[in-house]
Amino acid sequence: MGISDGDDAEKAEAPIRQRRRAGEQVRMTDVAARAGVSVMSVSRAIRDPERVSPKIRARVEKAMRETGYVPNALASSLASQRTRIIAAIVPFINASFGDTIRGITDVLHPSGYELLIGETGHSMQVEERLTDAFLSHRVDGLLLTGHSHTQGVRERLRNLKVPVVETWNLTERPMDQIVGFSNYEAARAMTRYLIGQGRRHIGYLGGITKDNDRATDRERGYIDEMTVADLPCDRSLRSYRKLEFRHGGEGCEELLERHPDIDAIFAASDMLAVGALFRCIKRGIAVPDDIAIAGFDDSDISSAIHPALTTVRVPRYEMGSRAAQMLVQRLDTDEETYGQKVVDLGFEILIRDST
Amino acid sequence: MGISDGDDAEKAEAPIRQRRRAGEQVRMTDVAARAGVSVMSVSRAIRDPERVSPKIRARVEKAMRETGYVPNALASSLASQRTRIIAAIVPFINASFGDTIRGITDVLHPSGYELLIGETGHSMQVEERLTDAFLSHRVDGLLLTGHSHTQGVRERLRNLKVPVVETWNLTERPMDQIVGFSNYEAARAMTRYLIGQGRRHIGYLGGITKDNDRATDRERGYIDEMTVADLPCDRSLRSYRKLEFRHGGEGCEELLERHPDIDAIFAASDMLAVGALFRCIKRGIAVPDDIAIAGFDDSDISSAIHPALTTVRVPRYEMGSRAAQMLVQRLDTDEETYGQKVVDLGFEILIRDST
DNA sequence: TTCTTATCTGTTAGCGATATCATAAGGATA
DNA sequence: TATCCTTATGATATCGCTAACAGATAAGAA
Repeated sequence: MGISDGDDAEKAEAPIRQRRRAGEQVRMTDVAARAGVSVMSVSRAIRDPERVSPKIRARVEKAMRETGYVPNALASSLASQRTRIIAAIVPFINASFGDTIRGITDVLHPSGYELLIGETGHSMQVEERLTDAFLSHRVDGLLLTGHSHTQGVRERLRNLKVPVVETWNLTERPMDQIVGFSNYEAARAMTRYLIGQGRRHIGYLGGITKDNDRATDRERGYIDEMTVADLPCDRSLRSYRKLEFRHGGEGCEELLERHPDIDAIFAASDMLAVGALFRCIKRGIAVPDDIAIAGFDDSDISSAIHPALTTVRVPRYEMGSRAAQMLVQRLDTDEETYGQKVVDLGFEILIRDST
Repeated sequence: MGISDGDDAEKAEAPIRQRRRAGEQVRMTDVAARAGVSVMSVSRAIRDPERVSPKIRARVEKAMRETGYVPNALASSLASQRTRIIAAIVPFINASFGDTIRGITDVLHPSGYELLIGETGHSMQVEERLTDAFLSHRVDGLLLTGHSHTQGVRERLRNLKVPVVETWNLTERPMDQIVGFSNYEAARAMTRYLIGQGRRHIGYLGGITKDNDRATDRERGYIDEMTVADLPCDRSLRSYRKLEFRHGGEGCEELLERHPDIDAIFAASDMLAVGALFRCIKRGIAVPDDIAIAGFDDSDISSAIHPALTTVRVPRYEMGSRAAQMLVQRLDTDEETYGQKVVDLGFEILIRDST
């Protein structure tokens, strides 16, 4: 007793092909039959209830409930040429990008879009793989982190004309649109502040710069500002680490070993800063008296610790929500009228007790 | 010069319907035409290269490269009745669940599956909305956090027969399969340990229990163990907070105010524990001499701080990878042979300096 | 050489929705 | 009552791909 109900008679002639059908999946046709209307009426009743009469609407709703109908988004997308799915690619799924993702979904969900998330682990190669996968799924738009991408990614996105919004940094020549803040200027500003405080031997503790334009720009900011102030900032004053507490401590040790006379550490991430700060405390180094420590990101912990961490507040949530808004606006309005190509959301230096 | 190449003549008769086609999307038909083979050969060359002759494979690959073909996963999924997409629903996108998600993708990607992530913000209502959306996209499997779900979710998943693996907790009657650890037993074990250390006035600092079986079970574990030891654990000894550092400090204050004689705090999250610990230090309360503090999760920071935090190590990554493995195994083997319904990955009490 | 059997390749009919056009049903106007 | 317009509903042809089957080709056995 296979799966052979639900069809009329009159097929005695040649039922040659018999194709498997998923379980007992209820289709729109079934709902239509039950409601005694055409499939188009069901389709309309679902997508745009205003366009069908109340009578039909009621019958369709009843039929849907009775059959437990679950619309098939695949079929819908294939026919309509839009998936109502946006993909976001982030380097890491952590609290920081979690905020950005929240900003994205808070905008996307009310607009009826779903979010597909990809994690690169800071590898452009992985980013390319993810991009391909997402494009294959015909996402309506793409949110990327940063502005450095492989040639392959650039080409494919250009060819397929998928709207793209880059985030978490700025550049004058975005692939399409970009919304973020200047990592470079923020790093310069913080370095300038430390110098203004009278610090002269400032070490830099940053993320690994490979495949990471944010880390690169922050380091550039530090170097340029130090150079302008005619202070040393050679390679020995810089340590690159993965963004975890543990490595903050190790990086701190490394800098102290190479430069015992260091009087400040600018960490381009709060994780590293906090790790370094704890290590200093453990070693009996007074913060900020002996060494000033500044972070970057204003993550949750930076204000909870003692001494509270001086850091850079960045618009984590807003970058997500704004980027999503820009995308939705372009997708939901017919015209290709999009506003600025580059949106600068700014940053803020938060001076607390560690400097 | 529209989109009119690639078709033969002989259609002079009645080209009535002219339907919009996405941009200049290259279809498999186009690749096939260019390679001089049938679409099925292209399809096979892509999905299962072994099944076509090297000659055809080469020609197809060349044609794909030349046309910049990007397979349409929607059409493929619709036709094949499988999407090769797994959805995971987590309460929050943070470092903790980030580890679990990493475990999931590390298994999924090599097997050719993509991951769709949903965030509930600890709301079962949102979980239901997400489930509907994912089901609509016909995901091949679903990974849920915890074992408490709305009736609606249970019904729909049962009806649609989608493989489901719950995680991050245990229950004897999972919806389908479950892999995790016993939050209840872990909390009991930690409470027992604190009591064994001679602590008598143990406060509990936990997550908000609404819609959260993990938080509920941890609290139960604390209460049951305290009760067995005949120690007080009434409502005034318990504080519920969102899992952020800040709230750990506030919860700590609350407990201290109500019970100045408290000699230990069991925080059911490292965030709360660290927040409480910092607050104690700031107020000059010695940890662990005056008050012992224990956490839960073994998050990164717990070993970086001073004093290092006693906590419960939970298999964050493994829960993800194992759950994904179970799903993939069921999906990729024809038979419905799945192993255990309940997989206990255990936990570990890590005794450090804060107790 | 002829007949099997195994291996490749091609043809065709859906998968479950939506876009488009056609038709029917009312309402307003003359 | 007839005519025109607006609005609601229905019929049908895709969307781009894969399953199922058929046909062709090659290789081995008799």
